[in-house]
This record gives sequence, structure tokens and C-alpha cells, in this order.
Amino acid sequence: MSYNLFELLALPVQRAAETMLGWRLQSNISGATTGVILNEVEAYGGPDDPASHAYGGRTARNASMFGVAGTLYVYRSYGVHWCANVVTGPVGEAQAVLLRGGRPIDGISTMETRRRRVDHLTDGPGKLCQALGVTGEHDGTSLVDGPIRLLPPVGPVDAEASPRVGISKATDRLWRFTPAQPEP
DNA sequence: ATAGCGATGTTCT
DNA sequence: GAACATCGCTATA
Repeated sequence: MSYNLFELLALPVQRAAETMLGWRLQSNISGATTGVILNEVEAYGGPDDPASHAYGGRTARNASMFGVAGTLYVYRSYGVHWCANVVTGPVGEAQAVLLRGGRPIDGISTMETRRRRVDHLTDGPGKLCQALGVTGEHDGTSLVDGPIRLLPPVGPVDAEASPRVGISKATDRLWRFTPAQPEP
């Protein structure tokens, strides 16, 4: 079974997250194209998920989580890094998939410049945003037709579930997904 | 390889 | 004040 973008965005957030493995995240910013194949993602629920930024309802920070599926939610982490999510599901449910890592495939030299190093370019949510040039100004943009886009996979990827990283609440939910098989 | 720790600023109690 | 969906450096193996 394979999905197009709109089918993916309509799935329940856990299914959307595991399905998103193998999809390409591509950024076109100031003339430079950079892209990865996603290999680490996490599902976050809406106001009823204690680990979610949407827990307790809408605020200034999480506003874009409450928007239409396919919206990019970018927030500042630990005061230093940017992290990016894909909003999924019905408007107002505030479900989102945190993009935690990918395998570099396009614009590697640009990513090396942005990261100021040649290793560990995109193996972490903050690193991924830095390599792709994603910042707070991209919060609320569309992954369908904006500067950062989500593109269908080359082939399907089997998902393995594990606990979400870096959280202290709802740690029993296995909502982190990585490829079950080693990548090519 | 893994463990410990400081940096940094926004968000929430 | 405290917590935080993190990162990179250092030390030890």
C-alpha cells in the first residue's frame, strides 16, 4: 500500500508518522536546494497528549499546529535550535509529526556549509533544520507548495516503533519511528 | 561507543 | 524560578 501526499496527511498521526519514513523532505531557500530521506520521526497528539506542545490548548507558540494538514510547525528548542513538524489530521486537532532525522541526498555541500561541519549533518531535529535552512520564519508555511516540501518516497519502508526521545510525560507511548531495516 | 555537562532563551507555573 | 520534543565538547573505553 502506498499513499499520495494528501492521503498521508489525512491518516491518524501515528500512521502518518510511520508512513512518512522514506519520504523526501526538500528545501528550496535562497536558490539552494537541499534534501533528505526521512529516517526518524515522532507522532504527537493534540491537546490530550501530555507530551505535545498542543497539550492544554492553543497558545501563540503552537498556533500552526491547529492549522490545516500539511502546514509546517517550527518552534525554538532549548533557546538555540529550530525543530520542525508536519501538521496532520483534521483542522483543530493539532496533531503533528516531529521530523527528527534524515539521510542527506541533495545539496550536501550546502548542508556542510550551514552546519559548519561535514559529519552528522541531519541526524537530529535541530541539525536537520539547520542543514535545510529551516527557521522560525517558515513556521506556518505549506509543505504542499511552500519553500520546504514533502515528496513521495522512492520505495516503502518498514517502521520500527520505540519511545519518544527527550520527553518526560507519556513515555509509555511507542510513537517514535525508525526504519526496521538498515538503509541502503 | 557511551556518559556527563554547560550553553542558551522561550514558555509556563 | 523551573522546565524544556537539543547540541557539541570532553573524558573515558
